[in-house]
Amino acid sequence: MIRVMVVDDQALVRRGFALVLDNESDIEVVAEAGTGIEAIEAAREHQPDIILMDIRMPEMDGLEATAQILKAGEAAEASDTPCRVIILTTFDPDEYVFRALQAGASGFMLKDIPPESLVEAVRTVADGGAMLAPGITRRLISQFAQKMGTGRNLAERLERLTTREREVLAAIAHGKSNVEIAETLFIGPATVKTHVSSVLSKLGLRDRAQAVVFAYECGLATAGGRDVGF
Amino acid sequence: MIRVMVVDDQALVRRGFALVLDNESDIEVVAEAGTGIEAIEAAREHQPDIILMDIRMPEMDGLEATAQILKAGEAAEASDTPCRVIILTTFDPDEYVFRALQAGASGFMLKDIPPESLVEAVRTVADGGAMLAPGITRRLISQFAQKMGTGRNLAERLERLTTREREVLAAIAHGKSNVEIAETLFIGPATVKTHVSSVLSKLGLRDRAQAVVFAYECGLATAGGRDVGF
DNA sequence: TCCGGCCTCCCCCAAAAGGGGGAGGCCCCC
DNA sequence: GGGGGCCTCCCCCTTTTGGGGGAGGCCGGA
Repeated sequence: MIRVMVVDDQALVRRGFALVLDNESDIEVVAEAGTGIEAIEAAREHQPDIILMDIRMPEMDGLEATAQILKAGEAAEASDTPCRVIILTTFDPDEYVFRALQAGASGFMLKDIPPESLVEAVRTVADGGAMLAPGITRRLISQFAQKMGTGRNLAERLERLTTREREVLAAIAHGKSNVEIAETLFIGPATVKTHVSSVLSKLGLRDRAQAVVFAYECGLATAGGRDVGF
Repeated sequence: MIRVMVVDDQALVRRGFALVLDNESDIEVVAEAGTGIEAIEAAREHQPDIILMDIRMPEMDGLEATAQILKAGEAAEASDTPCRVIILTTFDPDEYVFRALQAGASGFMLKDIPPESLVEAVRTVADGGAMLAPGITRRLISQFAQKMGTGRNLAERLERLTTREREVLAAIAHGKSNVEIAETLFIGPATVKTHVSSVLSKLGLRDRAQAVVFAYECGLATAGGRDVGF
């Protein structure tokens, strides 16, 4: 049995969703809430498996509530609460979807979907999957492909470098100085300078800062992996 | 009427999919192919709206075929061929999904889905949306959130900078030299040096190369947007 | 065998970058 | 009115960087 909580500031909408879901034999609506604050409270109390969350609400919006609920959930560390959130909103998601996914939402659907789709989304997410509105999936894909895909022509330029030069470029992209690169590669600083020079000239770059840009743009370095502790 | 082409090296599988789809009143299977080469040929000839594409095939795999078909489609520039591809595979998608999305696929499903889901996916994609297997959507989301989310603690460090300093940092992240920054910001080179110095000291960085790394890691600069023409 | 690419290191030199300090003007807040 | 923060620019200095050579050793292909 999938335990669901419905969060929406409009009681009518809330009841509508609840009725649709309760009509399914494997789904049970165990709680409702009308604000983000109430949602946090109710989530703690009823421990639902799935939360259907509206965004626009008084007191605290659904994104903030989502972030707090999921943070509390993982803090509890209990395996009994892999509570997952599906954002359900009326509005154009463009400005929200990013924050929602960052907050940890497992779904993002528009309220204009047919009831069966809502039920399907609940089951899918309860099953460990994720479900986005088709248009959102498309945008996510295109952003993903773009972000990872730029490397095409640039990666070709990369191939003009020798192995050693690529290693040096990677080190540069870590923010290392020539001396540090020399130490990590077990070669002399003069050698590093030679490699750096050929990297720059082969790639048509002017200085190591541009080399760092290049490394990120072509995918040799990727944001998200680095400890910027230096 | 949605015109579909089914590509799979196993004739039996192909026929199965075709029967399921042809059973729907709004879907028509107009072509089949058993290899990537055949698929490219058949796509040109029959101009389907949707292609269901297997990955593992002799002669040319489905990913390569997808890339070529979509490239040909956009080269044709004709608005009559917004041909979209749904990848349908048996195997663990982990190693393929990335290439598939880069190739331009609008969907990525596993063959173990129920027939209704296949039909739904075809309709969704034909309608301009995208559909991924739930697990894949989840992974895509987590990668997305991770990539964009690193900025949290680093973005706080960013807030210690003044407006001007952030502008300078952004310019550094474009690979500009101090003189170039001075020109784009309409200030003197000496002033730029001052700003650069305070940026570095405030962020605990050593040189502009590390500043570029920081900018990418905290999201001030993002891969994919830059022309690395310098 | 010899040539060419690669890796290693050296020299010198000019330019850029980074650090330190000082200074004037501006604006906002106490 | 007097700080204090910010933006602007100046000075001098050291370090790093990048460019231009040259050179020896290694290895694989012509």
